[in-house]
Amino acid sequence: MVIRLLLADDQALVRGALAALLDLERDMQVVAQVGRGDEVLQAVRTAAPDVCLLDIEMPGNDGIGVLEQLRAEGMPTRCLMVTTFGRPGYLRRAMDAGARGFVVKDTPASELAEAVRRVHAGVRVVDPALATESLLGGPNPLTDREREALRAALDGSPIQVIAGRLFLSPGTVRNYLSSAIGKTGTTTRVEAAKFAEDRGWL
Amino acid sequence: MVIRLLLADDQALVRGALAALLDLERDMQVVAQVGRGDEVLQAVRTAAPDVCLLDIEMPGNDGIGVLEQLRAEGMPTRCLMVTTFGRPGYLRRAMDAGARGFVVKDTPASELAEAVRRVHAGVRVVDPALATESLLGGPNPLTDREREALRAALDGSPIQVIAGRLFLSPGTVRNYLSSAIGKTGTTTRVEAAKFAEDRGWL
DNA sequence: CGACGCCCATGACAGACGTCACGCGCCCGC
DNA sequence: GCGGGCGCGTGACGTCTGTCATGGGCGTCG
Repeated sequence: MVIRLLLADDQALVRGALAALLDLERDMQVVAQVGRGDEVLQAVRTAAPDVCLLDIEMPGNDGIGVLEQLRAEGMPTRCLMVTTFGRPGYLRRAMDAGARGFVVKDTPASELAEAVRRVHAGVRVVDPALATESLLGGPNPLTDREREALRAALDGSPIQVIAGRLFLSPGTVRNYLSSAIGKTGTTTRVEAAKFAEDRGWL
Repeated sequence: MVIRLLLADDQALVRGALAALLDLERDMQVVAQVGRGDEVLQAVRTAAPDVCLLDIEMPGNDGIGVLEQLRAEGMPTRCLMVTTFGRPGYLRRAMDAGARGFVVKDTPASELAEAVRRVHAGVRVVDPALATESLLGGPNPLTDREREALRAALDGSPIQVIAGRLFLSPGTVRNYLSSAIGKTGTTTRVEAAKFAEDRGWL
């Protein structure tokens, strides 16, 4: 019995290459590929994959959102998250959202198929280096509003613009950002935003 | 006669997947893989590939720097640049540095092998959408110093820190950044830096 | 209930930031 | 030679930011 796979990654070249890699395995078959988060649900419905490989950073809907969507719809698919680099904060959020495994794009290609098999067998798979980093880094200390403010501050917009996007007073935004700057040990809102993003806190 | 390939990409999973994809082609063989820019030269020497696939964003040395290095050493290898997304500014710099082709990671996987064959045959390969975008976007209007300042401003550091990194007076840095903000039509240094980065001006 | 944390806001203040004008030196092209 | 662009710097100006104190409203937990 082959394992039916769905691949979700926004870069077509990477997606296709992963498909080639996994199709080489005798016990696997890629039955669907999508390039946007908001196309996953539909694809899962029609292709009925056993395991989904989800990139976390995708247009349309990020991997975490897709996970929640799939769970809300009661789909039996098991999901293995694939993401670029560390971002330990994503690990917890992905696991909380129902992910069955978590690997980074730095892992050797030869281990991916094995991770897929483990997830398919119901075993939870977590990149060990990432897991320790996650425990070491501690939990996300930011409040919801602070996270929103940081997300809006990532591109370097002036506070007034950020306030407009969040429908808040500029003073309030400054307070949130100031608090976030304090919690991250940085000195400007952009540094704080980058810091938080690196840890997957956003 | 098979085409001997070298792959350079910092993400092991992507690298391995691309290797799997290209090894499927009867007329190709991946003879070397590296994960850092500064390992390419050595690998080219020992493996003598016909064509190199170089990611532009890599630790150690970026793809453009690698190109210059290879040309300075007189290596006969032909290089096909692979990069994430638009960044039209990279196109010109890569071509000037001796690249024989340029594809983005959004192109379908099925076209990659053909691009490699074309490059190997001595034909220049450029993603057409990217080429028009490059012509439309016009040339890079920034001076060298402005580019340095923007690069140092990308992470949101205070001007004083940037000035320290560049061994310049804070006032001078402010002038460069102000000039760059004007040229990019933005309102803060971080916005200007992002804007320039998106266009591959850095 | 009272304490606490989060949300939202205001006001004040020092320092950082972006703009502008101006200066000097250098090199390159006309 | 001489203008003009670039590198580098200074000074001044007004605005934006980050910090802090303070307030009220709300939900939660002991």
